[in-house]
Amino acid sequence: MAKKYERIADALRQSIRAGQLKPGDRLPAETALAEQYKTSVPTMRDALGELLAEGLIDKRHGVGNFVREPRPRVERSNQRHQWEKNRARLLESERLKTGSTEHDTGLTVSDLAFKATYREVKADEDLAAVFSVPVGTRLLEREYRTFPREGDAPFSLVCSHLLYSAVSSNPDLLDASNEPWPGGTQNQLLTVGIELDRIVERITARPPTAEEAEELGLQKGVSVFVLRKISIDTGDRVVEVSDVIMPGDVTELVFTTPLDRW
Amino acid sequence: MAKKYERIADALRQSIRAGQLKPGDRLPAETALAEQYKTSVPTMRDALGELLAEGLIDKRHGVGNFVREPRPRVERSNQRHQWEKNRARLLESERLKTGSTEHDTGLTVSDLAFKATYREVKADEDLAAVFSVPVGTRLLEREYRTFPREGDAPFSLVCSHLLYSAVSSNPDLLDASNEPWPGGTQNQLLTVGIELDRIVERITARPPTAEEAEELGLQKGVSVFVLRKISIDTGDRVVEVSDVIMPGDVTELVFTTPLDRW
DNA sequence: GAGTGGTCTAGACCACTGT
DNA sequence: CAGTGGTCTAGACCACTCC
Repeated sequence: MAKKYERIADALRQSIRAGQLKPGDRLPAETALAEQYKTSVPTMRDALGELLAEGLIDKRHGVGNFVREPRPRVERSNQRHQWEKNRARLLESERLKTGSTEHDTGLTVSDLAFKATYREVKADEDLAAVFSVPVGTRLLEREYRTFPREGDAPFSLVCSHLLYSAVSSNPDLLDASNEPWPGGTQNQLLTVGIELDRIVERITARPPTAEEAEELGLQKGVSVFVLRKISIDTGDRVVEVSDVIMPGDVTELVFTTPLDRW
Repeated sequence: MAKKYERIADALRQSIRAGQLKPGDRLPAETALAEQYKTSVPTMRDALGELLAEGLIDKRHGVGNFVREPRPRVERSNQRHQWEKNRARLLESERLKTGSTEHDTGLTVSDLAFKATYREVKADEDLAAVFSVPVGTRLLEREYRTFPREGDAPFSLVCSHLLYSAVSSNPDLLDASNEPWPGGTQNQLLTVGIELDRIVERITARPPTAEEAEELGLQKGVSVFVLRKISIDTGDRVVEVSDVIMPGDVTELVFTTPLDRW
C-alpha cells in the first residue's frame, strides 16, 4: 500500500493541476488540512514537503501555504559566451545597452538591480589546481548578485576568480565601483590583452547550504545547480574560474554542440 | 540560535570529514544516537536526513545507517557527441570495442550490463511540439538502462524517441534484440542516410518521482538531473529526442564551448 | 492578540534484514 | 527472533505575520 503522505500529496497535486486550487490561492491551515485528510499534522507536513520540493507551493511562516505562481524559467544558454565575445569589441555606447542577464531572461536593464563586491584573496588548493598555480597565488575575487527587482531574491550567486597578475595592469579592473562593466568580463579581459579561446562548464546538483537557501529564498527540499565556468585564453591558460549557484526549480541550462560535417 | 537538527548534522559531518567515522562504518542505531545527542528520534532523523540528501550516508532499512563510500562521479561531457559521430563511420570491428557509457565512466565493456526495450508510440503534445509534427505521429520509443554490474542500480534512465517514418526503412532499427548496436544511435541513423548537424541539450533539476528514486536507488532528498537531448540533422530536422534521468549526487555534466577567434 | 507555520518531544506500531 | 529503520500519531511550545 502506498504511504499515506504520498497519497495526500497526490491528491493535492491533482487539485492544483485540475485547477481547483489556482496559483496564488492560500491552502487551508495545516491543522485544518490534517483534519480534512484524517491524519496528524506531522504527516500532513510530510505531504506538503513533497509539493514544496517540487516547487508547487510556497510556505510562508506565520502566513500560510500558497499555490505557487508558475515562475518563468530562467534559461541560460551556452550561446551567451559567443554573444559576449562578439559584444566585447563593440563601441561603449552599444555595450551599455544590455548585459548577459538580460540576454538570459529577456528583461530590460531597468528591471534589474545589480550588486558587485571585489576582494583580493589567495588561491586555496581547489582553485590553485584549476588555475595550475601554486597555493597562495594572488587572485581577484568578485561576487555578483543580479535581482529581478529590488527586494526580490537574486537569480543566482556568482563568485568569480581572476589571476591578479593577469588583470592588475589595468587598475580600473580592481575597482568594484566600475560595475556593471559595459561589455562584461570578456571586455574587461580585452583591456589587458586577453582573448578567450573556449569555455568549459562543469555542472553538479546538490542541496543548498543554509546560507544559499536563505539568500536565494529557496524552499526546503529544492536543490541547486552548481556550475563552474572555466575560461581559457588563446594561450591555453585558465584566466577565470567562476562558480555559479542557481535554483534548480526555475533554471534551465541549454547547451548547443555543433558537430563536424562528414 | 541554530536549529537542533542542524547542529547535530554539523557534528556528524565533522566526524565524517575528520575521519572518526570512516566510509563503510555503521553508525549507532537511531535510538542510540538520539540518546547520545540528547534528543528525540524524529529530530535525530531530521539531522540524518540532511546527510542523506548530501549523499554522505546511506540508510538501509532494517540494517542501519552507513557512511557512504565516496562514489566516483560519472562524468558526461558534450565531447561524447563528436566522438560518437566520428565512431559511427568506423568499421564494425572497431565500433564493437566500446560504447558511450564506457567513454563516460572509463569502465570496460565487460563490467557493464545493458538492457534495451523498444516500443511504438504516438507523439503526445510535448514531443509533437519538439519534433514539429502533428500530435499522434508514429514514433519509435526506446528505453535504455546501463548497469555498472548486474544487480546494481543503473547510471541513468534513458528514453529515446525517433520519428518512425525516418527509421522504418531499415527494419533492423526496429528490433531491440540488435542492441547494443555497435556504433550507437549515430551509426543507426547513418544506415538510413541521416547525418547530425548539432545537438541541443536542455537541463533541469527536480526531485525524482517515486519510480525514478526506486529504479536509481536514490536516497530521500537527492535530486535528479533531467537532460533532454535533441538531435538535429543536416536538413535542420529534429530526428531524435532523448530524455535522460541521472542521479544528481554522483553525476557531473561537462560542456565545452569553443569561441570564434577575433 | 489571534492565527499561522516551525521545531521538538515521546512513543506506538509496522516492515525489513540477518541470524 | 531480535534489532533496525519507516511511518504515523498527539500534542507542547516557539517564531513569525498581520490586524
